[in-house]
Amino acid sequence: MAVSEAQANVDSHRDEETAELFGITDLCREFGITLRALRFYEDKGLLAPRRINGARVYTRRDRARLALILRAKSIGSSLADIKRYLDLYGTHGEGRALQLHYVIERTDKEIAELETKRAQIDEILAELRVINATCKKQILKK
Amino acid sequence: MAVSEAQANVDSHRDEETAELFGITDLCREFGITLRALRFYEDKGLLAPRRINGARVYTRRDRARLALILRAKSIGSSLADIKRYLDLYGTHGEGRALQLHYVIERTDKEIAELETKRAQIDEILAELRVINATCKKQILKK
DNA sequence: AGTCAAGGTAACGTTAACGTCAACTAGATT
DNA sequence: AATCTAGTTGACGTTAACGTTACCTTGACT
Repeated sequence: MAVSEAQANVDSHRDEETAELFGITDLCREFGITLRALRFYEDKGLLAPRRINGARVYTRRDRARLALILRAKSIGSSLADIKRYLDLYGTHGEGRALQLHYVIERTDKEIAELETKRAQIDEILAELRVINATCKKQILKK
Repeated sequence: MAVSEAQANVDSHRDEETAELFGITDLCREFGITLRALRFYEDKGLLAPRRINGARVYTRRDRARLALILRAKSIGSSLADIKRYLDLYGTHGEGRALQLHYVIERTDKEIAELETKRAQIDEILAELRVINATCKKQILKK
């Protein structure tokens, strides 16, 4: 085996090991948020990345959680709400019977809330579209 | 004409005059917000009720605006965003040609943003429904 | 005339979600 | 060894959106 081949093997091995791990700056760049924000989410218990030498190391799952957090934020959920939602998410699967009922109850509520939110958006959308259409007609008239 | 009839006429007359007007406490009760909040919205230029003897008097239109404000708030819009949106709404109809194009541009953007927000909600809803369904199946298994 | 509820302004307090700054540290580089 | 680079933890500052308190005014009722 040539030296270059061996080196290639080592490289791909390292890739496989690290491909699923991210540094804090990686995630921040990817999602367009600041370091401070990510650490803040951790303080609030929304994320708990592993530490290596004190430094935060995020897995693919952490990354997915972050995506969830940002999505929820963008639709107006508070960090506190998001935490409750994520706690729910974590409980899922490892829960006992009592917890199952609790999870169902909570998800039912969250689903209901989100559905009304969706409805609100639809109403506002309808109004905006009317304004938009009326303006366009005004212009065509001339 | 009997006295009672005359009185009834006076009453109905007053009703017609005032039925469309609301005091600050009326609106606050109806929408479940505080006096402070309503005055705050006014400070921010979101509302501009008439004053009678210094006291705020809201018309049906003011009431509708308030409804819009609260709806927009519930889906995560900031008061600043809402103001821009309402300014848009006010311009509608009384605008010049240049303003028409501006309004169309703005509404297009707002519509696009709301549509992505809606999509976000749908995604989260889907995930929650999966969790919910899985839990219910778990319970049925036993 | 007295009181009382509803309304007003003014000013300070509070919570959420970060921004900013300072001071430190573990590795990599020169 | 010295410096540079990412990363760390506090601690304090900031903005938005009100809450709270204090203190005055006014119209309505007894």
